[in-house]
Amino acid sequence: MKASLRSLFSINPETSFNSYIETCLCLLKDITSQNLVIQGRALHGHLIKTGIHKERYLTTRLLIMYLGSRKSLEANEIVKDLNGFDLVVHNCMINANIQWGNLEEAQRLFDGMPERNEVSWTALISGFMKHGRVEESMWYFERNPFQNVISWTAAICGFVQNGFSFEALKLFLKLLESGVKPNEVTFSSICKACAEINDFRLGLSVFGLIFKAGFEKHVSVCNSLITLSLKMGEVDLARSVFDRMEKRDVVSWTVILDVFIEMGDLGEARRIFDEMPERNEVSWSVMIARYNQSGYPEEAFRLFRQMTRYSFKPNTSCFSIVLSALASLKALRSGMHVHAHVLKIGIEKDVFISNALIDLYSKCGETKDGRLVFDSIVEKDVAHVVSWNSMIGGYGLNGQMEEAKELFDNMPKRNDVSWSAIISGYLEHKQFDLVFAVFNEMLLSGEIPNKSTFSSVLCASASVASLEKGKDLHGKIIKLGFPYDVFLGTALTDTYAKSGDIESSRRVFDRMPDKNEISWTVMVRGLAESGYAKESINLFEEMEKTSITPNELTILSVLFACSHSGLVDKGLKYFNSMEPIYNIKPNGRHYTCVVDMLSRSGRLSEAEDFINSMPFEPDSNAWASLLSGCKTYKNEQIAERAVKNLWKLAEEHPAGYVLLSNIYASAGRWIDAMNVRKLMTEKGLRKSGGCSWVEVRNQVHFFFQKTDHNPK
DNA sequence: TTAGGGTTAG
Repeated sequence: MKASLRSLFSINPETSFNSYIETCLCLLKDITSQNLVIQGRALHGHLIKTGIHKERYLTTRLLIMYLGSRKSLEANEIVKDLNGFDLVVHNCMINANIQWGNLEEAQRLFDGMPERNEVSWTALISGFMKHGRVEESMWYFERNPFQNVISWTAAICGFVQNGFSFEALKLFLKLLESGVKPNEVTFSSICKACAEINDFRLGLSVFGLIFKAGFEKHVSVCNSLITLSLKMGEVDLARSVFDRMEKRDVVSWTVILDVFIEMGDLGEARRIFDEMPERNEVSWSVMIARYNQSGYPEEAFRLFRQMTRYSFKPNTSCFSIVLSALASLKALRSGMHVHAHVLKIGIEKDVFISNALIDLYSKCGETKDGRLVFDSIVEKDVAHVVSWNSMIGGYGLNGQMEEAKELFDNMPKRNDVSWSAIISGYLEHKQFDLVFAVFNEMLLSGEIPNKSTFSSVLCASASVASLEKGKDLHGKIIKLGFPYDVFLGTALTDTYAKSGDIESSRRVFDRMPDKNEISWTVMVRGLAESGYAKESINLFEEMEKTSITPNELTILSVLFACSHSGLVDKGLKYFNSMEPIYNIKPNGRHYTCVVDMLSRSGRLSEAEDFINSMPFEPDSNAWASLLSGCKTYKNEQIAERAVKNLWKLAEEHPAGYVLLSNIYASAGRWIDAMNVRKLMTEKGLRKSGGCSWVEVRNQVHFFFQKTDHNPK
């Protein structure tokens, strides 16, 4: 329950002094935590009027409030009221200095104290931990004469927060040996340590310990147990802990959201979010983040606006999530709006915010602005490896590979993502030789590739149809122990299929325990394009029995398979059921595939009618397929009409001339072909250069047809 | 003294 200044006036200090003080203390605590110093001043004034401002607890709280918002004048006044620097004031000053990051000043105050209590010692132990200075913290911990639960817990959770979970657990064992009883806070921290270490058995023994010590009903312990269960992959256990809780708080409701997210039920998570008895800015942030991570950045942004309408104050994390959502949406204007707001409240220097901004500008094609943000943090020396990676990725997205490479070469520290970013940049721009070169360099540097690196390099191998590379990568993936991942499995299936080893492709596919629609599509397409049309159609029918729905590429592959196996009616059936059954609107490629199917089987007038009935302008491939059919089945009349349309299209899209000349050439109409070529030369058009490659000693060498312009 | 969000590569 929140007290308010107004409610304070309804209490008569004389008749209920204790509850009056209690309300004031509550209020001051609230005011301090929300940094509402104006309200605090008003309350202070009111207390002076009633004459009880010198009440010891109130004075201390007022001091903490003024120190917390760095109002030194007011703080000094309070100190005067307290008759100088007694033990409590010393402790307050130490804590304030720790909060401001003045650890040396805190230490100086501590050293000058005539007497110290457990609060003074714990302040330094937790203070050094908070600022990552673990060794100094432990120095005080070991010398602390008041070894109570709180100082033990401060050290334990300090270790966890600094990523030393193993040390935290070791200290916890020492605590048990010392005879001091752990409390609910200790157990919460220990749960977190177990979750970080990812040790299932250890997690279970902590469960046992908590029950044995009788802490299984504490809200914070249960909250931690839910998170621990989730991290151990025990979704049902997480849920049963939540269900059995007698009392739940806003943290319990927030963590349960992730239980449903883990179960893949975003809708249920949202329902719970909507009906939660209490929400705070963290609950909002979680829901917004999950929408963003599940591929719904638009809903994430909508929820964010709703949050601000309800007067919740988004914090730094929340802003970074929203900036990331806006980056995905390429919403430059809204992004700049948020940027302006972030500047206004002064959190633009936060690494997470800066990185999200770099990403936002890069994704919107504004690498210059991204670079401005990047340079501003590099200057201040707070650039994290993620900042570098974001900027490299941004350059990669926008085709500025020289800039990307320069940054990559000058990075103070690289991680696997840095390598992945530069590799995927080269992949994006089809510089496959560089993909392999950088990947080799990565291996030589000792950096271990991750799933993302492998999927990029596999994609490059598939593009150059290199079976050797595919096999080599497959071996490395098995060695590293992630062979059955959906992404990697799919990439491997594709690589083998494109390199002509359809048996291996099928083997990988069959061994994948989890498949998504892309995995199925890749296999259906691989079979179809390798000449196994019937197998491809069979696999598609098998896919239909699962809960996975085909996408437009899956259907395209099936149509291709039908076309190449003469199963025209089956193909037409699939085409006609695209919209009603699969809810996919056919695109130009689907239509062309049907035209090809009809033309191949000699149903030429049907094919022509089909082209004419298309809801949009047919492209030259459609006419070319028809023409090709006309050649096979010797239908001059339809052929003439097809050629006429091809000429028309070629005039509109000069690339069509190339196709036209090829069609004439393949039909043996050499004079016509030559005429088209002549026309192309007159118009200054050139056929784009062909490209070939060969693999020698693990190096792919590319050969380009000699042309005047530089081929890519 | 605690438990619940965040940025990058795919």
